[in-house]
Amino acid sequence: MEAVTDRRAGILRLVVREYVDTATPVGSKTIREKYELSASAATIRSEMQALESDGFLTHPYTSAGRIPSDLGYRSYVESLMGPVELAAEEKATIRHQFYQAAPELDEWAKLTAVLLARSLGLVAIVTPPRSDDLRVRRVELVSLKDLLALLIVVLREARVLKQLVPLESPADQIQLNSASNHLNARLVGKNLREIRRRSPAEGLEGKIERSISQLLENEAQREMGAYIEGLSGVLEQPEFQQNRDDFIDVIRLIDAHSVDQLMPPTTLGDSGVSVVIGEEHPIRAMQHCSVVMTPYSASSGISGFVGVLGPTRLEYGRAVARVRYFSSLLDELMLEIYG
Amino acid sequence: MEAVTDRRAGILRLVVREYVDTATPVGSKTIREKYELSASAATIRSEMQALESDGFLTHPYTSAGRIPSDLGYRSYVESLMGPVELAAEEKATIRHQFYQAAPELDEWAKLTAVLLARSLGLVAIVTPPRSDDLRVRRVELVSLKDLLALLIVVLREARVLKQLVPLESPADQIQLNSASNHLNARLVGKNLREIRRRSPAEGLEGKIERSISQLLENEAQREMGAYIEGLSGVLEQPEFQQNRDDFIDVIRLIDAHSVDQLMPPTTLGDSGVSVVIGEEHPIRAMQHCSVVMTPYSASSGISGFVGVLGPTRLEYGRAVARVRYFSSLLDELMLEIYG
DNA sequence: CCTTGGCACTCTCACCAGGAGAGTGCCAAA
DNA sequence: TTTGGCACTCTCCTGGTGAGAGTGCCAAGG
Repeated sequence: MEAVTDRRAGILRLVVREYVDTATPVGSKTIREKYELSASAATIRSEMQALESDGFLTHPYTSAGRIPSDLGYRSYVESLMGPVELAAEEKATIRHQFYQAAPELDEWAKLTAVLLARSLGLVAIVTPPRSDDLRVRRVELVSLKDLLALLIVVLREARVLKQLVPLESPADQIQLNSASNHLNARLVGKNLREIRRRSPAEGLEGKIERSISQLLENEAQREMGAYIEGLSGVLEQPEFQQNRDDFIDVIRLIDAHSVDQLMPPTTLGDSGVSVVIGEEHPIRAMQHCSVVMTPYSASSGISGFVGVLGPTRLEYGRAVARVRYFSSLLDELMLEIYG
Repeated sequence: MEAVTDRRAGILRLVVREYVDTATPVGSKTIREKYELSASAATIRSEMQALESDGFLTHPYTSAGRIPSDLGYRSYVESLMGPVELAAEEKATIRHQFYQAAPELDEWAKLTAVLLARSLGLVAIVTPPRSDDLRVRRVELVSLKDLLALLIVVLREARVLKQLVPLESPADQIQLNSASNHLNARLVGKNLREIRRRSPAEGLEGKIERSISQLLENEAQREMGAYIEGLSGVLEQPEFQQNRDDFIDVIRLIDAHSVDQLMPPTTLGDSGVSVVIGEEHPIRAMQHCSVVMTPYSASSGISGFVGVLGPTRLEYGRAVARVRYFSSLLDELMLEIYG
């Protein structure tokens, strides 16, 4: 029984690999010849039948080869794909590119998305680190015209927000500097609620303070900004070419930057990343896709995430390895900033 | 002869309108019945033949209806489509949405892209105002850790650049303030070359000054950042569905944010916007597409542009009207900032 | 000389049938 | 339990056919 189960699992593994590779339903003969199995085609067939009745494989029609079901992929990810790790050489190449890039949070997030998308041929989604609790780290004011200033607010997580502020009476840079000094003294370390609770300042500072509140509020309501790359890669997948209708809604979500629809909240798997396969996804439109994602954390309350998205037929091993490595790299870079 | 030419032009106009509307080759009978022409089908046919031999129409095959050629669209845009102007009501709606949005350059550019894409079902590309000559308006430093600062440089055009700066010796916010004061005194109004020409400062300020140079240099080399919206709309066009191969390279360009490939440098047409139709486009991959674009200028040397992109079969009238209105609106908003 | 009705012609597209091919399911024997 | 054999099923490709749409041309009429 043990041996049989092993062989059965081995066949499931091979079917997944072969199907991921070729995008064609895989038959008993193909698999036997390609992987030089000692068992005969008939044996493999009966194993496949068992795998199908257990729900791991499907049939597109009566007599085509087998295709892994979502459950089949799940089983592959959980126990069949084995440990995944990037080659040291590849890690070094990636790391090198980060040190080449401009040292800046958004830049790193963008680079992550670009490299992930390119190396996997999938859509990559990366958010810069973000906190739910928006706290002011510093306020700066830049004079643009007599009656117009640029307000810059740096948040705790080193994100930079900006907004134009029309002034009620003319103010030069000197006056703005004085105002920003006072505001920094009053507001640094505070969040929106704490700022609101204070007795309001008057005049120029009051005006600016109201703008800061507005800016924080806008930012809290805004969709999470994310770098999304690699759409063209997915458009070339045969899944998209054949079942355009199933994927057009996914493209719409990507186009609308609806990050929270694309990447569902999940628990992490053993490998440190979470994998959402097909119908496991809560959003209807996404149930032909799989998502491999993981958060990276800067420090408590400040985090972002790294993820890729593609058809359920994706290279889970390579995807998991890369997503995990990039997130650990970002963790490391964040540690230098926040640690 | 006059009358004949008028009729011929009228027929070209109708063929363009009908084809843009239906995406189906248009025949003599259809056009006659739909637009209640007094001429008979045979007459219209012979006019169409003339239009074809003059290069304004084409045949997909011997006996299908006519399709406008690039030259046909060109002629439509130049002289047949007539004056285009948005309804006052629509202008008001758009304007209202801008006043609702957060007052910020990037925000306006993004909103423009979203609204354009949505109202036309095309890909919209909008760049925030940018200058070729990067001049420092203000430098700010924010202390993140003992040995790490966030450098913020505000450019003349009110764009905000940022970069992390590792410090060689610990510095607190007080020291950073003093450094930024000195740097502002030295660098405000200068561009990269002028900063380089100065005798370099020493210590902390020197370090920051080198970072500023690097930041400006990176920024000068970087692809122009742009807001690109509405890809999903174009994917639903029949052109894309049928000739996937012709458009996959376009999607790749969009995906890579290659703005200067997508939007060729051109001269403005009479209507104040430039229209690039099919093979007029210098980039091979784009020759199945048309582009409607126009720059908006903030003040001398500072400008951005607004554009849309779609299959050659697009509603030139509506596109031109909207692109023009959005650019004038941005002009106006810019005037408040820079004027 | 332009316009028009008529008519043959061309080409696509949708539909259908038939055959090849791939792969299964089942059975009987080892 | 495994294996070879064999009938069966379903897709996909190919070719052929008919309907439909629209043209091109011509000859007659204004």
